[in-house]
Amino acid sequence: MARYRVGLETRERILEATRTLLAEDGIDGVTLKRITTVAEVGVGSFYNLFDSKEAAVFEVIRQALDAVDPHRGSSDGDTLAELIDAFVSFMTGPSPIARIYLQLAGLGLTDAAIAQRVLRSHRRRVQRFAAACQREDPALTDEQAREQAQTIMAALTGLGLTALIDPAFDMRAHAERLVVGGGAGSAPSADASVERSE
Amino acid sequence: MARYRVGLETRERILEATRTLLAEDGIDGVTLKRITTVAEVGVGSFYNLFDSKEAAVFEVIRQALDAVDPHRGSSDGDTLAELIDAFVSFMTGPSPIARIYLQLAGLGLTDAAIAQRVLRSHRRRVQRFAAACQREDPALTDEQAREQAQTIMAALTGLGLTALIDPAFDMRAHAERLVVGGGAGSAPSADASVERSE
DNA sequence: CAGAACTTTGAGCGCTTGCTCAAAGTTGAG
DNA sequence: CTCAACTTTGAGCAAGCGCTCAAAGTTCTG
Repeated sequence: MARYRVGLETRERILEATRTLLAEDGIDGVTLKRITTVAEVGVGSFYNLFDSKEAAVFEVIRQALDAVDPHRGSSDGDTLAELIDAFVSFMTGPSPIARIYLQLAGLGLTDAAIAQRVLRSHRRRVQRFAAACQREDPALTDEQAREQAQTIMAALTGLGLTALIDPAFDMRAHAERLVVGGGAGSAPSADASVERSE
Repeated sequence: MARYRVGLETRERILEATRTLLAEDGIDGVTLKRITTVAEVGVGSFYNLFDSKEAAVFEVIRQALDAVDPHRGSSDGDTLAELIDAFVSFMTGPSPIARIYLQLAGLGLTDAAIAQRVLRSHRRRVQRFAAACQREDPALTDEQAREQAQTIMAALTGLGLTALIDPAFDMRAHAERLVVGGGAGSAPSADASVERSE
């Protein structure tokens, strides 16, 4: 839609503005007026570059979902610890994308289309985590690894949500505790819940 | 505001309609028009009973937050397992309230007022979990118990979110795995992540 | 049964929303 | 330099929003 240099730049300014507003004020806070004001662009220009407001928002969201799973395919040899560390960094880092991602998950609770997008991204990540689990313990069946990964991912998502709502929450510390005991060891021995060191 | 019997009944119908719409379509889906249509009430009647649309929504939300922590004060002797079981039941049960609660948490990411309400409720629950942790292991310091409870709560929230988005997700099974290994044993022994049975 | 207190009603107000469109301006290949 | 292709612009539209208000109806006390 944009073919001249200026057009591409304007497009970027609009996406940047949309991204900022999405992270700051949530999806409800994103209005055409605000986008065009922040991007310093006329309403008409916006519609020259995007089919609708939704199109711009979805473009930002698509980028956000991709960002959760950055180098897919390339570095497949990550350890579980590295994957978790990367996820924690993503959640607690300065980028506004994590906020968008989590809010999106919340909206997925009542919007099937959004749920589908979020789930696709989520499952892709679960698969990478499962692979890492199996790399650390080759004895695990595919199913076991997948379930383990699911638990870790879900829990990490919850930790991220808590961390972004409560600034005092130290996500990294909690994530470490989570995995040392729970994620890796799916031991069905009930004793584990009684015996504890320290 | 409502003092006659009919008025109180109307008020209940409105809250019920608001609750349903909130759970089905999320906060964005709740419009005055829809509330009054579903409740079979004129717009004017609504404003005779509530100061604003927001007031009705907040009333439902307040009830939702209370529902997460049902019998506070009364039965303080719950075991950790019981508390977790209750939370899982709340999340996976038929009530629409869990959906509202989680969506609210998502919206708390960009709305300070909502965040405050959610956090207050969350912390109250963490406190009960911490007490249960300490009951099971009196050796734990207050701080240790609180951190352990925080991890469990955050993880459970994440599991609940995943379960509500993905119907195929078995929250109870994952919650059990989570706690057997991770929640109770904050063992810093790295070995735990290597040793696993089955 | 009188009548004050409470409830119900929906047309319509003011405002915001996403979006259109015709006219004017800018870009860059030939 | 030419000129078609692309970009910019904001007034204004239709639709939807939360909400008001005066008139009519209902409830329940004394």
